[in-house]
Formats: sequence, C-alpha cells, structure tokens
Amino acid sequence: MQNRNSSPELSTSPGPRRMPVQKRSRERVERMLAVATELIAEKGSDALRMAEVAERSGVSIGSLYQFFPDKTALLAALVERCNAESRRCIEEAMASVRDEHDFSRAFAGLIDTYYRIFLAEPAMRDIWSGAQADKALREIQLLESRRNGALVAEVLKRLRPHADPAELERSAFVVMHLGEEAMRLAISVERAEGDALVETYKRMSLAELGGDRVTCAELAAGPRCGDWPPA
Amino acid sequence: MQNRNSSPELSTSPGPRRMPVQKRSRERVERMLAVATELIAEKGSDALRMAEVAERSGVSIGSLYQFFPDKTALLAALVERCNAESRRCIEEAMASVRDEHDFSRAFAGLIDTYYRIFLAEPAMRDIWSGAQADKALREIQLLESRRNGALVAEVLKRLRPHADPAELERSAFVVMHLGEEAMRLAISVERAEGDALVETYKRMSLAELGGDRVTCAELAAGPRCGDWPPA
DNA sequence: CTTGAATATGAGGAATGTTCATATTTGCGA
DNA sequence: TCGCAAATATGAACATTCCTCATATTCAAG
Repeated sequence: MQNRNSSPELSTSPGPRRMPVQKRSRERVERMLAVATELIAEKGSDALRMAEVAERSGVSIGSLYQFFPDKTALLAALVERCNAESRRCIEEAMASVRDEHDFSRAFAGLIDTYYRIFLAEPAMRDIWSGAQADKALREIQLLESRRNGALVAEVLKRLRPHADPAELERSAFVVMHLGEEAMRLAISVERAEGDALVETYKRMSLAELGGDRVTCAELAAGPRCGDWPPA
Repeated sequence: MQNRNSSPELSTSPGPRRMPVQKRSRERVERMLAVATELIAEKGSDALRMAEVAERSGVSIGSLYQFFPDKTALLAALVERCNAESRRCIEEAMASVRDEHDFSRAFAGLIDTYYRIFLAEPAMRDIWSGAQADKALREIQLLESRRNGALVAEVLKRLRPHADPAELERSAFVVMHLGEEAMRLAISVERAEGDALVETYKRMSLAELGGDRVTCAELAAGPRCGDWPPA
C-alpha cells in the first residue's frame, strides 16, 4: 500500500494518476488568479481578501488554500505573471539590437512600453505595489531585477567586448531595478508630469548604459518598440 | 452647559487649559516612538505590534491610541522622523555649495552619508520598508521626495540661472526619489556589491544633475560631507 | 454497487488592530 | 484639607482576517 504505483497503469512515470482532474485544477487556478487580478483592479491590492477570491471564484476557502499555501503565494503568482510579461517585452526589445544605435532605440521603446502598460493596467500597478508590502515578495522582485538586468547586460556585452562585463551587469541591474520605481513614481502623479518624469528616467538610464550616442531628436522621431497591449 | 468656556478662566484663548500635563504627554509620546523604533530594529517593521509598543512603553493600549489614532499614524510619525533627519543632511550638504564643483562633491557626499545611515541603522531601513506597505505612507514619501528634490533644485537654479527651472526640479525630484530605492537596493545585497551599486547610482545622478564636470578621481579623493551618526 | 483515494467544504481557531464603558488621576476652588 | 468635574488611563471585549482541520463529497476502478 505504500507504493503509489501499485495500481494497474504503473507503467507510466511516477506522476499523479488522474490526468483529467489536473486539467480541471488548472482551470480552477486560472480562475482564482483572474478573480484576484479583478479584485485588485477594483479595490487595490491592500483590499484583497482571500475569502472574497474564493467566493467569486466559486470555490471554498479550503480549495483556494490547497493551491496557494498562503496569501503571499497567491500574490507571488500574480507578480510572477507580471514579471513574465515584462520579461517578454525586454526580450523582444533586445532581440533586434545589432549596434549601439539599435540599443538606444530599443531601450527607449521598452521604457515607453512599460509606461503604457502601467498606465493602462491598474491591476498590474497594484500588484506591484502589493509586492512591496511583503518581505518575501520583495525578494522575488529583487531576483527579477537581476534577471532583467542580465537580459540587457547580455546585449551590451556583445556590443562592447572590451568593456568590463561586471560593470555592465551592475549598471543594467541598477537601471532596471530603478525603472520599476520610476514607473510607480510616474503613475502616482498626474499624466503630464508622469510623462516628463519618464523622460527624465529614460535620459538617466541611457546616459548610464551608454545610449547617449543617439540624440534625443532621433529617439523622439523613431518608431516605438513593442506595442501594448499585444494585438 | 454647552459652552465649554463657561468656567471662570474663560479669558484665555480656546486652547487646552492645563499646560503641565501636555509636557508629560510629550514625554510619553517620545517613549512610545522610541519603543516602536526599538521593536522595529529588533524584529522588523512587519512584526511591529501595537500591544507590544504599549506594554513596553509602560502604558495601556488605550493610551497609545489616544496619541496615535491608528497604527499608520504611529508609523507615519516614525517615517517623519527619518525624513526630518535626511532633510537635515540634505540641507547641510547643500548649504556649502558655491559652484558646480561644490555641488558634485556635496551631492556625492550626501549619497555616501545616506548609505552609511542605512547600513548603520536597521530601524531606519525597516521603517522605510514599512513605509511602502501602506498607501497613506507611500503618499507621505512621495511628498518627501518632492521636498528633497526642491532642496536640491533650489541650489541648481542658483548655479544655473539660464537653465529651465522646471526641468531642474523634475530632475532633482526623480533623482532623490530613486535614491531612496537605490539605498534599499544597496542594503539588500552583500556589502561589496552594495558599495558598487551605490557608486552606480551616484554616477547616474551626477550625470543627470550635471555634476559630471568633476572627475571620479576627484570625488573619491575629496572629503566626505556630513558624518553619521552626528557626534 | 462498493470502495478507497483524491478533492472540496466551511465552521472554527488564532492573531491582531481598534473601541468604549469604567476607573483613576489631576487641578483648583471652597 | 476636601470635594468636584474634567482630563486621562485602562484593558476586556469586539471585529476583521488569515489559515486549519475534521468531515463530506466526488471520482474512477474492480
């Protein structure tokens, strides 16, 4: 009885035995996450209540806790979704970079995309705010900044074989980490000021990352990279 | 009976009538704040319990709530203390600025001082972390960034009468706001990396604020501004 | 149909912020 | 010194919310 694979179909790998149930579960998890996002968009992440998530998802609190061991885990899953999305934007933006000029364009476009996402998605904004309220989530965001920084640094290292790789990594790390905060700042103020603040951050970032070799006029005229929401 | 001033000494202004009690109260408030700081330093701001603050302060919970209407108010008072301290550092650093060269030195020294404070004071670090957990406190910090930015911009406007004042204000605002986050970042990692990250932030800030007219070597050699803790 | 395992349920436990009826202290005039 | 009214202090009780666990239900195979 101790061997879980003593049933007839023991020929398969040691995973769980009933597949269709897992599929059903995944749908339930999706629903819980969607509902949580919805609630956060409606009332802010501070007001997220586990009981409310369960109720609106049509499941009991117990079931919710079966999939997310605690509230932090639920928030972490939401944060991870946002992170996956932003990582995708970064990868897309960096993929087309062939020279320094490309880089400046791509990076500037990336910031614009970020900004547009934050403006358009109250849920994303509040999920990120909520991510700062919890120590564990802050750790996650720190790792994410490292990953994002690494993605950018990778391109820079390719463009500048003679530069100090460690320094490039540090610069990109700081720039990406501060970028998150810059976005929060920009959306905390009225629109016109937010736009100007984003430009300021962009200038600081490009100066640090060596992207100041392209003029501001060129940046303003060029096409944006990575529209959002994706069509 | 409805008129509160129907008693004999109605000649004084409508303020409270007994002074000495107020002095005693101030001492009690001081004690509460000190205890809260202590507890935060010991266990982090997440673990701050109102009941514990009251107990260790030698007062009842009710008394604590008489002076701080809710937990946020207590945290806000602590945050405000940190802000007052950092504002003092900024003012002191900016007071001696006579030209661009002074400015770069003063600003770089200011960042170093900030960093040293964060390294030395776990309470300050955790109070600031706690300040992000609460919406109301985030508003406070935003205002504080504006004030700090204004202090720096004021000097820059004096140094550069022909520059766009609004642009200087924006730059200083962003730089100061991101500085707070840069400090949090720097102390989240091991010391050596933190040092390097602070240097990166310093470089970004000085580039944005126009302080790149002084060489890095000069900055490294120069005296630090504003030691901490104050003697 | 029976059975055992997987899954679902929601009342209840535990922690903690906040209130309020009561008790104590304080300043002051008689 | 005594007594009184206002200010202040107290902590038990309340309200909210996260989370657990004993019980009930569903599922799929024999």
